[in-house]
Amino acid sequence: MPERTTRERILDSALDLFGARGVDAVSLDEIARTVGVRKQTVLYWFASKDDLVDGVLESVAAQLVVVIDAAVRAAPDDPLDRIDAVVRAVFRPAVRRPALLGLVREVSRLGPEQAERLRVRISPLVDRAVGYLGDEMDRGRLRQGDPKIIAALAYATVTGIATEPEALRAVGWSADAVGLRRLRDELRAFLRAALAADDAVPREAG
Amino acid sequence: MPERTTRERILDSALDLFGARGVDAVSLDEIARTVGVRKQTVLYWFASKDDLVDGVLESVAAQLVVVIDAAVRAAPDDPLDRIDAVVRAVFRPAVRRPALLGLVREVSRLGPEQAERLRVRISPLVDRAVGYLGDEMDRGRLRQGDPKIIAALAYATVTGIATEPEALRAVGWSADAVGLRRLRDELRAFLRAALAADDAVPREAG
DNA sequence: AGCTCTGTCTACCAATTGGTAGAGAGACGT
DNA sequence: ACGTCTCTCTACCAATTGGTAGACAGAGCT
Repeated sequence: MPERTTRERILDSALDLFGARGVDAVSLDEIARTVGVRKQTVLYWFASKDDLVDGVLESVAAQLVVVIDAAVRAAPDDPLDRIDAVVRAVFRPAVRRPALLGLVREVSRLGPEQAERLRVRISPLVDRAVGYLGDEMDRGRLRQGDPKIIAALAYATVTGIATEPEALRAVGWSADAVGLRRLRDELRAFLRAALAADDAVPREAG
Repeated sequence: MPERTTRERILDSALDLFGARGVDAVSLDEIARTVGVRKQTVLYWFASKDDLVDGVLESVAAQLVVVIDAAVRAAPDDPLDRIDAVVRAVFRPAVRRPALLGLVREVSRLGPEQAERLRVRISPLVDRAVGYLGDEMDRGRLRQGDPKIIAALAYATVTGIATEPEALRAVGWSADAVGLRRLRDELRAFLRAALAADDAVPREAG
């Protein structure tokens, strides 16, 4: 492990704690404790709790942008395959670190100012996705619909399933390696079916 | 309008506040204030905050069971239509009162004991849904897959989109009457496509 | 009348919250 | 050796947290 700075370690712990239990439920003392430092050191690096939340949101946005950008760049031309690639890329870090998407969800209950700040950071990603969906719909390679809402629905599906372990436990799913692979495959099939063009029947008929 | 008891009013306010901002972020004082009573009156009806959370969860579960049960009972035979009916039934209260599903989501970050208690209350609903999906898959009227995971995915989609206004705002969606209808229609089309049998040619009959 | 039960209140309490003030230790250039 | 800058610390603080103890008013029963 290359020596991470105190600031980085604080952001890291705060991301996990905020994402898992919510911003209001986590105290600066607890964050400091998991970092191995005093609360005042946290307040040295981040002037207030709000400031820390801002920093964490910025860090999350940056991580998501990097991951998704790379996936999109390396993806094939077919829109369904491309969406597959993005989901695949997001799925791994999201499952290994549920707090990541959990924090994105948390934004809805933060103040509108902070929601706005995150929105600005990821809006290029969102705009590109919506534009892409619209283009492919026009080209007949995706099911027709409102690209904005469909983007939000796809997001809701992925984020929802990744951040609600209790929903999966409620149906008796287990989080072992086999379960994870099955979940990922079902999620991909679900999204493919939801987004595929009506007349483009995948395998047979036509 | 008929005089609701203090207990009911406390449950009501607590549901809205807990669902909107999270259990930890809402104090007993704040709940009492919105009810128009002192904190100690809240503690008279519910021995502790945990106790109140339990009560709210029980109330939420009961409301969901009633709504969904009625929708299922009145729904037609075709599985896609049936799922439509359930979504329709859940969508209205969920949008009018985001806290309802918001609280269900909140369960994931509560203790496992409380998650378990809610799980027990709604497990009949879940079991029935999973069994139904499995049967219809066997009958070839729904896309093949793991009924458990697909139930969870459909739940994640509906709950996710209903509880994350920020995601919709990020794509420029507006929550007026027109937007709501469009959202509901897109959600239904999305789920229909995601769940429809592969070879079932879309029969858009109105 | 008196007595009990129910529901709401005032008065506290210890613990925790986010945050301020400032001391002290080390590194570094002069 | 000196001052300065960076970083972490101890010592506090006012406000808020969930919760306890018990007073008080009304309704209903005897």
